[in-house]
Amino acid sequence: MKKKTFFITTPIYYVNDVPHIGHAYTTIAADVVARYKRLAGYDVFFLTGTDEHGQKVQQAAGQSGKDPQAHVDDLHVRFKELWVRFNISNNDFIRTTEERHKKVVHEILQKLYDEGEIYKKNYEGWYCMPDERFWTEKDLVDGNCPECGRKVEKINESNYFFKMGQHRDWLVDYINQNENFIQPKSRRNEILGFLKQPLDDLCISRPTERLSWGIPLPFDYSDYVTYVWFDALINYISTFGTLDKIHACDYWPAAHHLIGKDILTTHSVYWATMLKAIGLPLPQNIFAHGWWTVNGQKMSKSLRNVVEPNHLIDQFGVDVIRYFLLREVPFGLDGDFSHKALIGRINSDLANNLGNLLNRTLNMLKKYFKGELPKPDTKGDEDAPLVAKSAEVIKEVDRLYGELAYSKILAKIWEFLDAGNIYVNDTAPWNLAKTDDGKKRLATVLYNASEACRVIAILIAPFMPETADKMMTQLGIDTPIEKQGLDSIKKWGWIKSGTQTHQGAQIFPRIDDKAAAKILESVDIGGNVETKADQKSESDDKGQITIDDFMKVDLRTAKILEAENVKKSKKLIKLKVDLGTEQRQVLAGIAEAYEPEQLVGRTVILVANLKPAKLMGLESQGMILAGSNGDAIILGGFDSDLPPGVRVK
RNA sequence: GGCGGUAUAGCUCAGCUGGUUAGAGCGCACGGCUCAUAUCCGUGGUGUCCGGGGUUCAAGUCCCUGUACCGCCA
Repeated sequence: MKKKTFFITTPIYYVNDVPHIGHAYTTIAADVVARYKRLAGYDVFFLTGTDEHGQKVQQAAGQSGKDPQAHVDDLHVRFKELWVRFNISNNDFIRTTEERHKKVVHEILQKLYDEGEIYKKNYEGWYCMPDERFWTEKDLVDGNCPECGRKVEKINESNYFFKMGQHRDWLVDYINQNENFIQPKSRRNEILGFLKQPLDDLCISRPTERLSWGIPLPFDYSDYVTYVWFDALINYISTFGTLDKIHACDYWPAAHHLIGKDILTTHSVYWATMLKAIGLPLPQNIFAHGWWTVNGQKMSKSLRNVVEPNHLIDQFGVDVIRYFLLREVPFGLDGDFSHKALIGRINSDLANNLGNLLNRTLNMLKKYFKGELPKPDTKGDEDAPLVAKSAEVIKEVDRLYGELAYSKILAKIWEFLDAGNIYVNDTAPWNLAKTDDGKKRLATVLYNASEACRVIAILIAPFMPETADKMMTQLGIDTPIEKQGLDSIKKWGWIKSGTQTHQGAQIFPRIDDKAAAKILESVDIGGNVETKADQKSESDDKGQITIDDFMKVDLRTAKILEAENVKKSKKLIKLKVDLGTEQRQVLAGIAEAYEPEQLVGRTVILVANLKPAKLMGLESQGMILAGSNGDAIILGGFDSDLPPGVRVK
């Protein structure tokens, strides 16, 4: 009999991005389900990869004087290597610059063109180069890109369009009829809201003169390349080869596309209509998960709070991070990453509950049976509830996987863990060991405790594969976990008496207060926010602040690159400043005291970690320090020149 | 500006179609055990369930309204 198939994907990540905790989150989430389904006997296909075309790649390559292909060949490895470190079990890693992908994109474009689903028309609009997006006149804010605030160019050109608009009605019906197509529900509602307006056709080409780093259109080869999204989305099927092969393969439609909430529209509207036009079924589920903040703040380079996955692995270990990300926050909601919360999880969930149950069990086996797993003997009242709890948890966990409710799955597994600890507590093996009758009962108790540990190891294996293996080793089980399979825990008593167990190192040592304090000290500004906030300063009531309070404010030198008055505003000047590592747009209320021309070239002090705010429709990413005396406003500065990006204290 | 969401213990949240003394985890306090990583087990408190009005025999749960925050669209 043919196995049931299961296809799950992550987005293909933009190759220019530096991999961060968000990328890791999606990928680990997909990996956990993939591993679970394999354990459950499915034929799983798990796909991830990199998106390698587009303007930004072309530019970045140009800046480093490299050929774009060489550039992406170098960069994509950062993702590939990180996934190896995270024990990601993907079956394929697709790159949009690979021939096999381009071939399918061509096949699809040609098919749609031949069928009249793609047409050419003249188009006039405002184009934001960096964002690679067109805007209409009314979209613009102060004549600039509404998304990034940068200049747009008026462009009049011919382009190819995919007839997306005609698909609106059935798509709305489809979403209404398939409750689980888009999850979570709140996101589904947003898409339905979005689809209440007319749906435009989708511009799927870019003239080669403006952008050459893309897949040429098969029917207009020299003049146009394919719009990056149209190219990228096809990765989900190009992994299987030609259209014929895709139709014939058992994996499509995908069970889940896991994505970040920022790319929901492209998946649920662009991709869905593309598939319809191609004649392929839609994925069963598109799940948009939330974002991670760090200590309550958005991750950003300037805050120096970008959580670097490699560093976290070095510091805490792969499984700890895998566990934390999926346990801490319900999938679909935004979450907050902090070292404090992480340490809390390590100590309470992993060290105290999980590690300790295994350790106390093995230790007693060693002490009372020389490490050899005894044959169960006398039964007792405590046994049945433990076995029943195991069955309940296994069943519930399976149901929750269907909802991708990772944090609930882990909470459920931990219920069984608690049951294990309670079982040991109630049976009190250390007392049983004192009498001959007790020893008979003791055999049963330790047998059951060991089987409980094995059940737990299997259940956590998708989340913490290395830990599960370590547990098996300590339990003296050679059979690989995949071979034991999910079925092996559906009936109690798989583990064999006579097995020689090996108590080894603690799988999760506690991080004691001293070590925790050290870790929290070592994290940057972001980290300090949390630790110091907890220590109420004694001088609060005098209106004074501590040095730590002050250090929360990230003051930086910034060099003004451009300055111009904001239309319709008497006070505001729009500045473009250089922070050394990046450029920011900042609005300053100094127009009454300074002319824009006076400002360019000056070095000023910027509050770099101020939450961005919109003023007169423009985003201000920071605040310039200045003093005022009546009408006079004087900018703060320095005696002599400092380079941009220097911390001011 | 339009649409939608959220506001519940110190913290993070659960409370389905309205129905006995409002729950979980973490933290905190106390007690028990001692196999174990000062771990585990048990007990416990506090909640104007955002404010105001209404429907109902009965509302955290439904309706209206106000406030705050968030999301999507414009």
